[in-house]
Amino acid sequence: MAMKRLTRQRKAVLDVVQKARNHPDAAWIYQEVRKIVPSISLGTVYRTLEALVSEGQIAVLARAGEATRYDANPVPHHHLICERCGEIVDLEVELPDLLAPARAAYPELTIHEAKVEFRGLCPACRQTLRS
Amino acid sequence: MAMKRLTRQRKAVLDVVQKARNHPDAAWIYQEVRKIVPSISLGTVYRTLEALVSEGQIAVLARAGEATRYDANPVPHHHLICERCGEIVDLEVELPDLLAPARAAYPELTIHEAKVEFRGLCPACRQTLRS
DNA sequence: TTTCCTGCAAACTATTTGCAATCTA
DNA sequence: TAGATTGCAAATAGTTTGCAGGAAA
Repeated sequence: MAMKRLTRQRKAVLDVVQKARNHPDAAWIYQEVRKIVPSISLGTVYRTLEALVSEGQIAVLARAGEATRYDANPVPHHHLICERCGEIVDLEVELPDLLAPARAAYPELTIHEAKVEFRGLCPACRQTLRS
Repeated sequence: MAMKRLTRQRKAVLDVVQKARNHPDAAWIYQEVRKIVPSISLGTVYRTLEALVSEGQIAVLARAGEATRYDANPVPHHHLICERCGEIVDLEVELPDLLAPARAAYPELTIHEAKVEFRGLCPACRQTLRS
């Protein structure tokens, strides 16, 4: 898929994803984009998302048994997944270097990047469980 | 799902997953288990895997656009995902502590564990690209 | 105009579920 | 025997795709 033309559909999908704060899935994006381009189809949403991903403009997130989610921030960063509600929280924290120790332990691998997935509770769920 | 009885099916599924070296998906497990219990259905494989996961005997791995994979090792550990062939390699390396810095930066979160997902090339693909 | 893109609907893949029959404890 | 578990088949959910018409360059 080339997807080089800047159509209304494409503009709207990118816009919705970039403004979303919640790592949305295709169904949510579709619903939102229809407020801008009511005639858009779900197929076009999928095609556009795929194009944006392969261009490196957005990133994908996978969770077993759930729909694929999209992340407006294509720069590698860390996440916390809430064990209670499934929400994905971005973590902007600076962490110790992981590449050096991993490369030292596994010289037979080529390692390009490291992303950390934390498990725990988001602020809302933590509050709920505490009360 | 209770799944308290030790049936032939259940024994075979657990056995296959534990002996697998390759983080297999349900279809692969189904195919292997049929060599032991030919009459087993794919539905039973899914039900059994779900039970094993919720009992903490095995773990799940998700990749966008791919079938869910199962990991015989339920103890949190790190993975490298090969960018070329998609293979998932276990990394047994000891890494610097990630929980402390993350907790310090995000006191509003409860953080239970951290798993690292490395991206790069598995030994085989590295070799291929090099030649 | 030319080629890419879109909407629609059908097709697919992975996974789940209802139910009657069958086993385990 | 009682109740959990199975096989089967149908049902879902998410995603992809072929095609003819429509729109961007």
